[in-house]
Amino acid sequence: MAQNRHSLKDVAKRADVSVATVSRYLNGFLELPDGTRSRIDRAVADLDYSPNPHARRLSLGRSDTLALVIPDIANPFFSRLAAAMEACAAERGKMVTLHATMNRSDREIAALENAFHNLVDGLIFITNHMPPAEIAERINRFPRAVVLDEDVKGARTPRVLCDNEQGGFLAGQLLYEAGHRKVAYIGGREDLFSTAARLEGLRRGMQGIAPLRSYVDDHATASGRELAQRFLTECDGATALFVGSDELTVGVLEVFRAQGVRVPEDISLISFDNVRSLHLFAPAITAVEQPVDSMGHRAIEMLLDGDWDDPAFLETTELLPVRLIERQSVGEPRHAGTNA
Amino acid sequence: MAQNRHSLKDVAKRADVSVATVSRYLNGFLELPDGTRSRIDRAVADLDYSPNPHARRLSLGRSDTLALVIPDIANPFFSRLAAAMEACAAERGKMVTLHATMNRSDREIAALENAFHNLVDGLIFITNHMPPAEIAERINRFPRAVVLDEDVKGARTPRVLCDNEQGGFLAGQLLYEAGHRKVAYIGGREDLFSTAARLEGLRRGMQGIAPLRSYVDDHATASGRELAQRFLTECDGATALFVGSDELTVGVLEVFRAQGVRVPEDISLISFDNVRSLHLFAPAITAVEQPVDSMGHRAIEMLLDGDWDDPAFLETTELLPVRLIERQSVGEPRHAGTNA
DNA sequence: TGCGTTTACTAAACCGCTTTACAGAACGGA
DNA sequence: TCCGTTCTGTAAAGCGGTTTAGTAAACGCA
Repeated sequence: MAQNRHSLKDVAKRADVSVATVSRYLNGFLELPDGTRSRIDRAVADLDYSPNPHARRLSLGRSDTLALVIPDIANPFFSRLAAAMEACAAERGKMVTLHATMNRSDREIAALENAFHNLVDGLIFITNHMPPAEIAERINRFPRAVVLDEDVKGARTPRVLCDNEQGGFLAGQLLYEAGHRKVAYIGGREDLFSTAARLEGLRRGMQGIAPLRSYVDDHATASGRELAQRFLTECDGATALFVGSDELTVGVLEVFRAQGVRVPEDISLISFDNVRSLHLFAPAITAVEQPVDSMGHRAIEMLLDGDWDDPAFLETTELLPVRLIERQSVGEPRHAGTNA
Repeated sequence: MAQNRHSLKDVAKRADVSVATVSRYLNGFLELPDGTRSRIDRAVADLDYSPNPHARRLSLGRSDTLALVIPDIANPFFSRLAAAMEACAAERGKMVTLHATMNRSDREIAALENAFHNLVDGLIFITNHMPPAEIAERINRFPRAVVLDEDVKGARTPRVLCDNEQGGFLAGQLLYEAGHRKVAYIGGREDLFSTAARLEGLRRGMQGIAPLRSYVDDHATASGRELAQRFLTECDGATALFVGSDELTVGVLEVFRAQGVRVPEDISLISFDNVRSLHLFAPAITAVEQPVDSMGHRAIEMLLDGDWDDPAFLETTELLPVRLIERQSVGEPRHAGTNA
């Protein structure tokens, strides 16, 4: 029983002025004497008028909408990121549309196409894999875009990332101090900037000792299972594991549990993200925490408040600090004596 | 370097026909001889034309957009629901906008207001508390709306819910068979339909034995902590706990762990939702699983394919089946002998 | 009184697409 | 040859706002 909406013309007629007057007054571009003003106010109230957003957007050439292109909203890391961004955008009167890509290039392209044709005011792009060059080109067509969480080669946009190198460093340092000398990495593919940075940090934290081996794929739980399987069969020398995301950690722990591998007695483990309830896991999992909320907020703030006329702004990379959350999944290496 | 968009007029001029012809041809309402058709096709390709969505929506009076009003996207239950809905909507060419309310009535009203004024094609409304009558009225103003997960009193819309009664029943049955006779409930407020149904089911499963006591508040982790605290001080007779959501369970487990209460040795526990990685918790938590994905899908399908001219459709309630996932958090009651 | 300046508005173009109503040309049949 | 049909389009009126350019009336002031 809705849709008996009234238009500006109705308001104008009722207030006995022109539509131009009403429009300009309502948008604050016109001061009016009390009489006229109250007539308009009353007409608006009587008719329960609210401007038609389609007409408004057509006329104004903007949409008050931001597009979020994101791998998977069901993944807690991304869902928290999305929550932070939605909250920040809503505060500023912007709507947010969701486009899940499952990290597939074809869906990323479709989502970018869709968002672009919809004339959104801005784009937040998140990917988890190394996308083909076409994607960077499409991102660059947007008047405003911010790349979040993972760098995208060729995208001429500001970036908001966490300090992956520092995260790797903190993990490496903790493991080294606990006596570990042979560690392995399970994480996203090596061509990702985040993976490279984490591995570099890990090595720095380990006093220059490179990880024994890296097992990489995407950040899915299923990949975690698979990589853990390979780790267990191939890499028996390692005493500790640095895992690139909570999603992977879940898969790893499932396999460890199934195979009777104990954490930390047999293998020490550090996760990355700290977005799942790792504190309740058995054992509670030590993790590098990403500043998810501030990453989301900063991305939106840059999108809306950035100085988009300044070419240097497009080169900005904002690196947000990570934190190490120590729990019970790191212990001494199993054969401490034989490892050093 | 974008925004040099071309309009229908440009295409028409280039193909040497009128805009009407182009529009009707592109929308499939006009058959054209090969010559004209190929001229238009070529012009469209040359100019990389795509219709301005604002103009299209203004003219057509629809938005190809669905609004999701949802308590909190960061909560895994809702984020998985949102993911399912986005996927389903994207398949059908609909965009989805996100409106987080944090279960606050004022924000729910604001979100509904916003969505309504934005002329969305449909609304999915999810709440976690008993909203004031005004909210049902606002929902009813939408030409198409579906209420999801929790019934809303007074809303004349189809509903998609999980079978809460059955969930309660399965939990009660399991506890009863394990020997429990005194159980307590921690969950959402008692005025919620879901809570009422779960308690009823619980009682049926317990062969008619009513829960010793219910501790209710909202479904936040913090509430879980608080209610667990109260449970521990007040309710020493109970040997088992049925918890209304994974969020609450997390809070409860935090308190139990801090206080040295063991699960299931001291207290057996069953959660509801099974959206967190409960299988990795210590102990692995038995839970009633909600059919999150199908709930999301069905909600979107009903919104898009429902027979909205049929008044009976508005009375539809779709009840989706739940499943009990048995793990390690249910054992025999502590003083089995003294309890029966 | 006359002139410049506010004040208080308005007419009309425009944003870009859809759609109704209509028209000229070609064609077929009587 | 004339008339009724297709066939192939077009002109123009929306959709509902915003905005530029401009104007009539009132006001201030010399």
